[in-house]
Amino acid sequence: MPTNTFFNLSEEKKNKIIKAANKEFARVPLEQASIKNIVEDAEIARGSFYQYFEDKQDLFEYIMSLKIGDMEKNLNKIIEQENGNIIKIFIYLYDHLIEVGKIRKNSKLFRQIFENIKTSDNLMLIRKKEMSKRLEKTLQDLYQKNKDILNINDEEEFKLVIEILFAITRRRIVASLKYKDLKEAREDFLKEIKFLEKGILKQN
Amino acid sequence: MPTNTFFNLSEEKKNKIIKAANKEFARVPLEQASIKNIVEDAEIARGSFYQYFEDKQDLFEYIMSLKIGDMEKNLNKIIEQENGNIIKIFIYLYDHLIEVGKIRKNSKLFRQIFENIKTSDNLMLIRKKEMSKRLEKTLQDLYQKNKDILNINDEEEFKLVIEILFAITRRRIVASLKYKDLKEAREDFLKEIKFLEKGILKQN
DNA sequence: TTGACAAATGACACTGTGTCATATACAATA
DNA sequence: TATTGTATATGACACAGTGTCATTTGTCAA
Repeated sequence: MPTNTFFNLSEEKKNKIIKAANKEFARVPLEQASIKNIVEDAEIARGSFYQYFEDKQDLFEYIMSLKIGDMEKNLNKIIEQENGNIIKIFIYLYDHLIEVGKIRKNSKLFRQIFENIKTSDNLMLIRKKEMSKRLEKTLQDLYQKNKDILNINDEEEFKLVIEILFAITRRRIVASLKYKDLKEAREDFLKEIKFLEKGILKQN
Repeated sequence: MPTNTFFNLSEEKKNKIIKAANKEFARVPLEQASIKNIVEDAEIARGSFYQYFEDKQDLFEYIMSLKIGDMEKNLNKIIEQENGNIIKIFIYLYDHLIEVGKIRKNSKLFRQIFENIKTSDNLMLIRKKEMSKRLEKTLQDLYQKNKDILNINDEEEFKLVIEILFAITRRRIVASLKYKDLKEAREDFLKEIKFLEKGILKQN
């Protein structure tokens, strides 16, 4: 977490730092991002950086928390729009992020992050401790709305389903960046979702 | 690729370098691995390292190619053992890797690699260009053996199924490292596989 | 005006990378 | 054996980046 010193800064100065950080984290994966570039771009002294943040990781996590804040706001809108149907939600998410990835200013940051999520990062997304109360509530609501259409026995199994959906969607979003034809990319994504919906085994 | 200079080295010297590299890559993720540690451990001069390899990445890819060579050998054994049934193969793989992860000398290397596979690394596994002829052949054989039990129309769809299976298995292997109870970890893995087999939607 | 506390600064020590001029080893040839 | 050419080995060096710290600057209340 950034220090109080950072939070006490003028909005203008804070924004300048955030903007510089966004730019640098969009340029290269976290490990290659350089504090030097950030402080030069934000026009602060190197020492000041360490007054505000513990290190690069600390700043990165702060930037992420801002993005996640943005996303949570959107999420509720999307849930409502799709009547809580978890599969439709993930398809919407795919379409939305591909769109965002193409159009919005921060598309490169989004791309860096998605491409560089590691297997071990990806795990604990739905583990209790780190989840906000609000998100937990959202999850319970979603469970209620989906338990009758899904082949699941309890909320734990629902979490597993979401994790699979998330893994597939994330992979496919990154994959789509390599496809020449976005339509083809989307069709492959939908095929994978179909497999998960209907099962890969032939019914006898 | 390593230079000829490297390949011309005595087996003893090569092995010393490979061993040192294994040790360092097992210690930390690639980005943090230090050439300094490797050359000190292998007792070669820093300059020599750059005589043999272009950089850290080059050495890493070489080490990986050795491991993958080992794995390919095993793979055919496993395929035979499970009569080519793709789902059983992945379950065997899970069990096998968890075992290996626990017992074998190189378990830490294995763990580092699995935990740090990035979304973008994970993609092109089944893309044609990079695949050896032998692996391509294996894939075709597998398709023949599975097309009647799976809900798929062509080899392309079969690849998608394998990619999903691989994504789930890999995630679950890494996840299992965080579980206290390995049995519980395995059950969650099997549940996810069941979802994929039977589909997550209730049948009407 | 002064003192005390918060914030800013950049020089510095440290760690690590990749390069290069030079030294050494080795083998082929006269 | 001496000579010459080629492959290999070496570590000092230039460069780049991190995190620290003693010092300076700014601010505000008494």
